[in-house]
Amino acid sequence: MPAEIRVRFAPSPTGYLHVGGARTALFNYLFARRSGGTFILRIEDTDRGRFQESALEEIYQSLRWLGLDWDEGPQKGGEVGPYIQSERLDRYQKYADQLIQSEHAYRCFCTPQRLEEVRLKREKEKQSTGYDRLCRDLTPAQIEENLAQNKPYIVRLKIPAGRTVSFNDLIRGKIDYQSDILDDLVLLKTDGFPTYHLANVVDDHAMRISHVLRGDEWIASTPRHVLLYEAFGWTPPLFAHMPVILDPSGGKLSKRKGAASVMDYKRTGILPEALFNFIAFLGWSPGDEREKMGREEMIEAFSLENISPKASVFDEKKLEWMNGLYLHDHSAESLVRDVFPLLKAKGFISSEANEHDPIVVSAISLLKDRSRRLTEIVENASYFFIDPVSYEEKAVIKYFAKGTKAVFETLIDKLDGMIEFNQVSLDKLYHEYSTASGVAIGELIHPTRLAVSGVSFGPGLFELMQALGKETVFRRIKTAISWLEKNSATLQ
RNA sequence: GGUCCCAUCGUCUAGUGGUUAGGACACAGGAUUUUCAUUCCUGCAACAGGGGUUCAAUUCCCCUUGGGACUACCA
Repeated sequence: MPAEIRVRFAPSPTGYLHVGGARTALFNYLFARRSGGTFILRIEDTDRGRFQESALEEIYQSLRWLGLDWDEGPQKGGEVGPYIQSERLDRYQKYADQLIQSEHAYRCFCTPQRLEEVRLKREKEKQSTGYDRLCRDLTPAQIEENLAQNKPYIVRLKIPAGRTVSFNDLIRGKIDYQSDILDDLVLLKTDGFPTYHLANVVDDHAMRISHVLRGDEWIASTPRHVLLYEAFGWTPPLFAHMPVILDPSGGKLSKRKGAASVMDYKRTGILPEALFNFIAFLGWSPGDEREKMGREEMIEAFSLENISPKASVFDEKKLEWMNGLYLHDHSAESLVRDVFPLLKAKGFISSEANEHDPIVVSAISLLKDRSRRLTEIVENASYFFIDPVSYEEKAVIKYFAKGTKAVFETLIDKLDGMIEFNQVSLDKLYHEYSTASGVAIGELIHPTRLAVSGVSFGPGLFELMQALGKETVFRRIKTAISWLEKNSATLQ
């Protein structure tokens, strides 16, 4: 184990941060925190064609939302910066030159057209594809001539022949590649920008990265990286490749099939600590039977050895279950900030209303324990703010009968006589009325709920009535009375 | 096509050379509850197949099958 643990998450700002990337970041974070190491964020924006400013913003936002704060990186600084590769271009150029000098790399003047032809020809001949190394043996004179003509060129690494290149993947064990099937990878592009491979190796070395924890799509590139380290005379870091996260049909997670980005989950009412917990358990487990684990507990328990090499499927049902657990832990007050804007967007709340309106807290507090997402709270919250405009059809059949009107009229009288309109006294009143009249308590409660909320399910009736207040309850029961009058013919 | 990776309930996973293969989600049933939800109980359900090695393999090895990644002047 290297003396100093330094890891990095190195996303490319070409799109939103998806959950796979988030989990890689998370494992880097946990590993760093567990070992007292340093977690670095580095932006790999060497593909200026696919760069998106908004993607960069979203990456920062997603990481922050999940609480994956980096120790060194953009917006934070650090002694081995800058941490954005486009701000480090001169270095890559310099190192490429160094490799040409030491004859570990060479200039390739082949045109994209020729490369394409080579590829097609090799494919047809069922050979392994790859560059045919035409420019590898150019004489100094030929190179001079091409340079003099200002021919565009790229820089390629000379892959040595007949070598077995191996590296030890921390979660898969030893992996071997024969160097003969590796092609001479591009280090520097025509535009002077480095490829991922060069920039990555140069920066990991410059930033003294001890462990590279990245997605397993990089496994096949790793032997080339090892050779690159060798060409520079550097010791490679330790590697660990994370398995992919799949959607339930076994394919890649995508926006089309549902949520894929971290922000999608935020938008659909998932709590950051729930996503954090859930994602960590995709490919990792503490080795015992714990499922719900907070950040600190997870840091305590984390180890690379417990990461499975197997791809896992993202099960949203389980995420929702877990989110429900975290929702339960939260106080209503702590959820107001996130829920209030959603209530406003639904039109339940007028624009001048403020977050501290007690009905908002009441609604959240009564709904959160029966919801799995913040959005579910909001979907069921309408009657806290707006009188029901209709009654749930099935519930009408079940709970509104010919005699209901009379019951409501009596109730109204009794309610009116109440000194304190709260949960306890309401409970008492209903039970006393039930006993006195011989009407089953359910025959009182269910119709009242329907009158007051418009639906047959929800929080306990008396807490709901207290939250709504006497005035609103009265108004709604009266509305129900006239509705019953009007529709008496259809009632059983 | 080539190279590499992977394989325990539908899903996330624990686990061991000898276990009734454990837990969780989901699903089904039941109990509690004024409804819904929660909670509790019960049930359903897995070692991909074939060869080895071994007294004994789900576990170790090989093959097959299936899935995936890479095979760009993208990362």
